[in-house]
Amino acid sequence: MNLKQLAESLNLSQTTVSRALNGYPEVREETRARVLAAAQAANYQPNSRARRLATGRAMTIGHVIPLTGKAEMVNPIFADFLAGAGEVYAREGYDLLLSIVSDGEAERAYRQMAANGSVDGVMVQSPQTNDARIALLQELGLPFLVHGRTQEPDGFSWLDVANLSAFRKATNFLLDLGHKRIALINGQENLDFAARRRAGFCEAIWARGLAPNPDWMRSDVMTEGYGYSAATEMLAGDVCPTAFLVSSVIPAVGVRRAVADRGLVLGRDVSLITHDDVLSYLNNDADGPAFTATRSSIRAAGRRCAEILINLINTPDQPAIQELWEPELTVGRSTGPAPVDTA
Amino acid sequence: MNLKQLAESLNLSQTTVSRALNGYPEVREETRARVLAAAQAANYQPNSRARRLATGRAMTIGHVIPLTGKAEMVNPIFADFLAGAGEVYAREGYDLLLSIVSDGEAERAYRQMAANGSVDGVMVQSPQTNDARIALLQELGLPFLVHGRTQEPDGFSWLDVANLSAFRKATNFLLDLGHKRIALINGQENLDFAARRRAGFCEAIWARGLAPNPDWMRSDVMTEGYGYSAATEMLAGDVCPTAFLVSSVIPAVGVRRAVADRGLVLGRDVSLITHDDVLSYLNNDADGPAFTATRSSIRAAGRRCAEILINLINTPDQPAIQELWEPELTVGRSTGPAPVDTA
DNA sequence: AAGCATCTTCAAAGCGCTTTGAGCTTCTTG
DNA sequence: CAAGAAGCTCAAAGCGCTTTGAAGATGCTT
Repeated sequence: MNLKQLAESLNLSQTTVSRALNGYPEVREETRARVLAAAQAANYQPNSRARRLATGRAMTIGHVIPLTGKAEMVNPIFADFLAGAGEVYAREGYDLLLSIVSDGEAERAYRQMAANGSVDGVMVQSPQTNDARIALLQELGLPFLVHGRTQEPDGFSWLDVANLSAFRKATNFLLDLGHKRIALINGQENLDFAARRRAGFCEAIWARGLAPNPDWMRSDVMTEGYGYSAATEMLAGDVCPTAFLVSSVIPAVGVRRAVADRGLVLGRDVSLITHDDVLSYLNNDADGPAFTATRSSIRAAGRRCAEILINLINTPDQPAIQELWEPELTVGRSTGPAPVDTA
Repeated sequence: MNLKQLAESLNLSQTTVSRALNGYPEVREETRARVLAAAQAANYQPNSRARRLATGRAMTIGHVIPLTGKAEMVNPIFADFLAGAGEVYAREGYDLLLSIVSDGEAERAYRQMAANGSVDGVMVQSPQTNDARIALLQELGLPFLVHGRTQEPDGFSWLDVANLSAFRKATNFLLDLGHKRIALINGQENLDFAARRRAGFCEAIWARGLAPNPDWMRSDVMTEGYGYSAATEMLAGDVCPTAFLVSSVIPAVGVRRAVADRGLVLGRDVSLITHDDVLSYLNNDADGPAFTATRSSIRAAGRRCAEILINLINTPDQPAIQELWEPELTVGRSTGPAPVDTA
């Protein structure tokens, strides 16, 4: 059933039927009701391909996910973000085009999207400190929103979590508990959030006249195994950390395993604070927050990012929208006073 | 730059340019070269909206992800599957339309996709024992491929892992090690794969003249916390399991935590076999396989599923394609002989 | 009753591509 | 050398929708 047939069956023109369906005012209410009823009965849905051609809008938002050998971005964190954004897209009538590309193909993917008009805008995730995608998208004139920031976060729209202050707060929390030997298990340093978190961590330590130990600062793809091996190595030293600050619940699980393997007890022998993205599949609340954590729901961020991006698409030429979310520090069972120094 | 302009700049008709670009034979090679060069120079990309309308093909494959409150399917397992499928889609020129819907809206989403022609086919994941989506998609006439099976897996195409035999094998492996008290930490029972795994587990136990203990058979959404609490409860009993068979690495991590919490050692006091989907983010191989596992890469499955679905789209009216993958049992450090019975 | 708004409705022109059917060349072949 | 085949190229007709510009009804005013 297409518009033409529907119009014929109603003895109306396509124009009128189209207008009735799309809520235009110049249609008598009685006619509109008749049209709506017939459309309903025939289960008529406008052909989206035709509609997109006619309107010039793709009603689609692109997410380009580069798959590098190591830092595969299709990870649980990413999935939760998608879920949040997808919710809003569905509500607003947008489709979500997921483009999974091998590393180095991302630029081509964006150029293609811009040239063939398959999307109205794109969402950029996990920006690097200095991310080439931003200049590219500006050049292409494709509306975009960055989840995260870059070192020079001016002139484009983004939504980010206050990584620096969150990690400064968390570090201070540990310092206040008497910890002096604190390790940082961070994400990859080329990613902006990791750089900011490290900055917050170092700032807090320096502010107490201490110095961070370079051996206890790691950065890598945030897997469980990474957390495990990093913590295992550190805990094997003569002098070892009494507290860990970890960038995600996933490596935090690994750190917890390493601690347990060594026969130590979390919250007593070793403290741990993690950043908690409130992942649906690795939740931290089974029975009261297990980990002390700086929390900020990545899913909520996905929802909000989608809203902003759609706004950007609908209203071009507006000033950049920038939103900074302050995570809260929730105290769980993974932190406690520093053990008496035996080193 | 559109086709018309490109054709004008070459003093050729749109027809010829279109044919040259799309590799039709009735174009002189010299002309084709000229067209290709000009298209390249102008960075011409055919407008995908127009092309889709003209060809009647969406060049898009839909994945509908229902978000139930509890069993959110946007999980790490799902993400890896997507990554595999996305790889193939990109290679074959297909877009991936991800539709995230709240529970109960899935049917509407499929109906809409079928009616508005936004996809050429859909991928169905995590089928239930008796999944309504299959009849629906057959009714809608939308090509689809199921990753997994149903109880009555005839008349439609699917790719599945041999869940029953894998879990029978794993159970036998434990029984051969002398374990008699084996727990099953399974996924939700309404999902077909969980039912089959349980069948394999029970079969193996009955075959030795034993009986599975209902208290030690759990099924739920496969989170880390679920694995942890299920194992914790079981290990708190007077008589408790000496071995666990777990349906995914995610709850297996939780079981491992519960075991450690109790001061027990995996592979010595308690054995554990998990099904390992070879998730990129929870890999089991950091330093030799940590868990003994039945393994089958979900990412490879995603790739293959995409290939089959595209084949189905390109060649309708062919008999159903069904593929069964046999997982391998890899022995890790999480299994060992049953401890001497003290109960 | 003519004149003028105000509603309604419509025919037709796109949107940018693919594809059909035909025409024009050039090459073979008897 | 005429006639048919083969090779190129083209104009035009869709694909199914939205939107423009115009026209037909209707109702109100004077």
